[in-house]
Amino acid sequence: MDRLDHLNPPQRDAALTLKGPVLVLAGAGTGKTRVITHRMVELIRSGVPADRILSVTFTNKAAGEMLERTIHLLGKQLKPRPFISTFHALCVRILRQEIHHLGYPPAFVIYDRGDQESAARKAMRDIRLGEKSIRPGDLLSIISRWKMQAVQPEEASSVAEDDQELMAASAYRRYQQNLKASGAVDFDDLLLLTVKLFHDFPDVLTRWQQRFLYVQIDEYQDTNGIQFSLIESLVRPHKNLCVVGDDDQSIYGWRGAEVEHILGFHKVFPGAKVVRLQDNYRCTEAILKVANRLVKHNKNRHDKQLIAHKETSDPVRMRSFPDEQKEAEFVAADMAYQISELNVQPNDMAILFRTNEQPRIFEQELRKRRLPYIVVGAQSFFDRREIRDVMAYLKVLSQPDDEMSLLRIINTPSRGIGESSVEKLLAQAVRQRKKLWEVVPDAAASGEISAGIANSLKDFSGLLGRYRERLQSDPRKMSDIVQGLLTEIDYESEINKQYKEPNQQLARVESLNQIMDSMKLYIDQADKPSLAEFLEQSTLNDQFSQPDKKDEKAQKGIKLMTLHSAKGLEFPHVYLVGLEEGILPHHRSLIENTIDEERRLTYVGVTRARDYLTITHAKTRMKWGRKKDSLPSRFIYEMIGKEVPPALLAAAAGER
DNA sequence: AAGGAGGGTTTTTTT
DNA sequence: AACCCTCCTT
Repeated sequence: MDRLDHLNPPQRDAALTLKGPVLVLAGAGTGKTRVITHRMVELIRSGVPADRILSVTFTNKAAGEMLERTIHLLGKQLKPRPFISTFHALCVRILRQEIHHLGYPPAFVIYDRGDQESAARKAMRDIRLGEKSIRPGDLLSIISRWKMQAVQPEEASSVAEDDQELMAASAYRRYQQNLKASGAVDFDDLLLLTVKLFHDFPDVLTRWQQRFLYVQIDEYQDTNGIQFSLIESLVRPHKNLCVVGDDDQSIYGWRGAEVEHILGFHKVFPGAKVVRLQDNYRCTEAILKVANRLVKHNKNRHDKQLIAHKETSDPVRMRSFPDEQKEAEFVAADMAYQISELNVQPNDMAILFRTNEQPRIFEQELRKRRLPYIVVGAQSFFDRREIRDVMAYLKVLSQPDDEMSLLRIINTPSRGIGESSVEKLLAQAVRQRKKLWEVVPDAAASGEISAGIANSLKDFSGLLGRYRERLQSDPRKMSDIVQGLLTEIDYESEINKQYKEPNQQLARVESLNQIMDSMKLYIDQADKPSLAEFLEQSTLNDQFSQPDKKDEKAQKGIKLMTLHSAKGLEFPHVYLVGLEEGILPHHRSLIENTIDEERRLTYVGVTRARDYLTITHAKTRMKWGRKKDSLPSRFIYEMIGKEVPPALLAAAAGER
């Protein structure tokens, strides 16, 4: 039992309760993840084959770290390994093996956010109700909400509550058909289809129930309905389930996370053992005090008494600035000081913010001072046009049926296949219920498209076929082959045409190199590399944003991230910036009445700090090119224990 | 078919 | 300010 020595008694208790349902309700910084890790170690030591153990984490990064730590604690390499992954990666694993039951090809591609948007656009074509139509973004969030509630496309129109949802329902049906025809699934499908699979094919479910005899879930407070039902069905026979979470850190309500899952755990799993952890080993007393004072303002919560175990050091700093420029200058200057005078590692510092438009100005200031930084949060990278293009090429190579991606690249770089020709082919294909490629000969013969265009199409299809073949026969050379393809189509000229400035051109080519690097990295670490798996990892992992190079230099930098992506992390120095009404709490939360979740989000931010916390706000801020007044966040008042001025609340309410 | 100008719109948060 | 869409010119 020696290895359990550095767990406190409640942690040990939870980690040692191997049978039956266990709920670990714990505050921030109390070692929740550690409980799961030790529990796995105990299971393995007691003779449970490691591959019969499943642990679900919130990010792939967390999964990797947990696996590493488990191996470290066991002090030996593991022959079978425990299955540690996110819900999504778990579902991919199951679906690769089982999805044929649902009529999808095992080589399905996964659509990311951008792909989903194109798919939504396509699905909505000529769906309207009178004058009204839906924006793709709105459609996607409605579809996503339905999927989270396990609403199948056929049922959608019966649950639709207004005109917009009625339109969305028919778009949903079409959207889903399109995806299926393209051999594609979106993020939500990964969960939805797995649940459907388990529901419709009991023998498949039985097989997976037998595969995982012990299940752990981290960050349980952010589990949504469909994830819950997935886990519930997996553990139904044995109920060996240990979940760990903190209702005060529930920040994904907008994605269907329901605090009820954690608060009502004992109802679904009667006799569940409940363990509370309240010894905080992360934060200083000053930081914890601020956090506690803040979160006390939430009504619906388990009242927890978090006990600090660190000596008090510096008080929490609160700073106010005339505008966001000054705010960023201060943070950068302070960080430079910490690094040069106090010998703080850049790695140990983080800037946390609410929205993705905020980091830009901090990046500028950090760059001016030549401080190393890393912006965590993949979005922007995958949004770049050149990345989307290359990924579309890869997807089409991997899954020839993926017409969404095909349409993106069919004329990129331009090969004379214009919009109207594509339109004609598409219309023809829909009419005959065929693939786009299949109608080309007919369309050429009937003169619907010109001979020249038919020729271009033939060349293009030949090109894809050639590279597809090469990739299949020699996947280890994948990066060379893809590089060859990019050279052959002369994508670089496309970039140079697209962007006039040499700097831009260089940067764009550089991001292509990043893809190639990451592909090489993937090939090196994969047992049996395949393009499909590479695509899967890059959509699921966001590994481009943090190149996974084991050598430090890539990782050594100040971290810039949203509060949402900071979840589960900790830093000695935290700068929580932009604490202003309208940002944090975000003005959307005033409309949607989700202030409590904004407060929890702030709580998460505060409790990321181990030793030093700086909270800043600006009094004015540019918005849509115009300067606007900005009031200090109500949360600042709550944290320092002052009453929020009624005038501030009134102003914020009027603002929306 | 392709490129550019002008005008309208936009902003939460992410696996 | 940044992005997307539409329309206009070549």
